[in-house]
Amino acid sequence: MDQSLASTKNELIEKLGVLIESKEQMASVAARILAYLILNGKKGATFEQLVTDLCASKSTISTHLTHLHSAKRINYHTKLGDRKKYYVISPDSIIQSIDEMIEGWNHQKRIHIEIMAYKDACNCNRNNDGVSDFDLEFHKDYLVFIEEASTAILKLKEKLNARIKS
Amino acid sequence: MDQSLASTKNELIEKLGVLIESKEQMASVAARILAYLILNGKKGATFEQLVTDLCASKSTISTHLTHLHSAKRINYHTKLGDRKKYYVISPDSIIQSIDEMIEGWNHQKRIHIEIMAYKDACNCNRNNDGVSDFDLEFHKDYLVFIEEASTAILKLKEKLNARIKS
DNA sequence: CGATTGGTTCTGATTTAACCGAACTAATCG
DNA sequence: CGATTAGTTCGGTTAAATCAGAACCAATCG
Repeated sequence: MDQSLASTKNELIEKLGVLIESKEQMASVAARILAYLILNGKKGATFEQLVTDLCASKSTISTHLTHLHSAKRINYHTKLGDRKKYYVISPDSIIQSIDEMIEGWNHQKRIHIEIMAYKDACNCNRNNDGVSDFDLEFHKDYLVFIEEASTAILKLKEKLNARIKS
Repeated sequence: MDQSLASTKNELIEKLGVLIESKEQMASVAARILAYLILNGKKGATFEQLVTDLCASKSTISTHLTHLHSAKRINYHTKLGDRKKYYVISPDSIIQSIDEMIEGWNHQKRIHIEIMAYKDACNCNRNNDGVSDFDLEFHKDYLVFIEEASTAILKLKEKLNARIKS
């Protein structure tokens, strides 16, 4: 039972690690660290634990920890009479990646609008030969989608903020 | 005027290229090819054009074109009495990347559900010491978000399918 | 003080992807 | 047939990222 929970945990670290690695374009070990911390909960994890459980060298773990910390993705706390640091994912790590999603979509939106303007100009220029070079409908639909997705994620952000305050 | 349209085009190829490169995890030149084709519209572009306009070697262009073609991201047509191929983005290139988004979200959904189950099990195990290790609320909210985003993108897909048929 | 713990920093080694050049092929033209 | 066009394939180079090992540092313990 505890045995099977532990192996579930390892599988999840792996799966979540791969996900984070690709979604956030992050080094493999860095992503594993985040996954580990996420699945380790409030108790946090020490440097040593990470080294042994993730089977990585001290230098690798150290480098990534400093990186993640300065990127405010993780925090640490200490315990009285204990030199070790206990790392946990920072409360706004989630907020941060949500903000990145939002900015990503805004960026896409701006580009789609620019492309539409460009295509429009081209179509006007060449309508002489009868056939226009571009369809614009897709962009309109895509903008609707971006709008809906953005709304959904903003809603999520609101919920999280509300919970943090309480 | 035509001058400024051309430079707008180059800027857009660059911006769109970078976007595609990062969103679809694609090699730089491959992404530029797609961007170029998208901004070149129905008339298509030839091998030579890509080589000179993207300032890449024939080998690079050749390799990426075969890749993109076998991945069904691009198509080509020919003109009578002309050995050149005219490449265009395939009509379902968009559908394909939409499908990838959908699958991506389904995947995330499955992982979040697994994590919730794991955290739940942990919380039950240790509630003895009073404090539970995990909050589960975030996952619930995130699942709602995934649901909404998925709905939005499915709607987009429906629209596109409807347009293709007509 | 000397030893241990907890961690950092620096210097490669390894890996991998992306790209290019050059030699090559295959079809068409004159 | 020889030359040109259109494109492919192969081998090698370069650049960047990631990780590990070893030496190092700084704080604490006995």
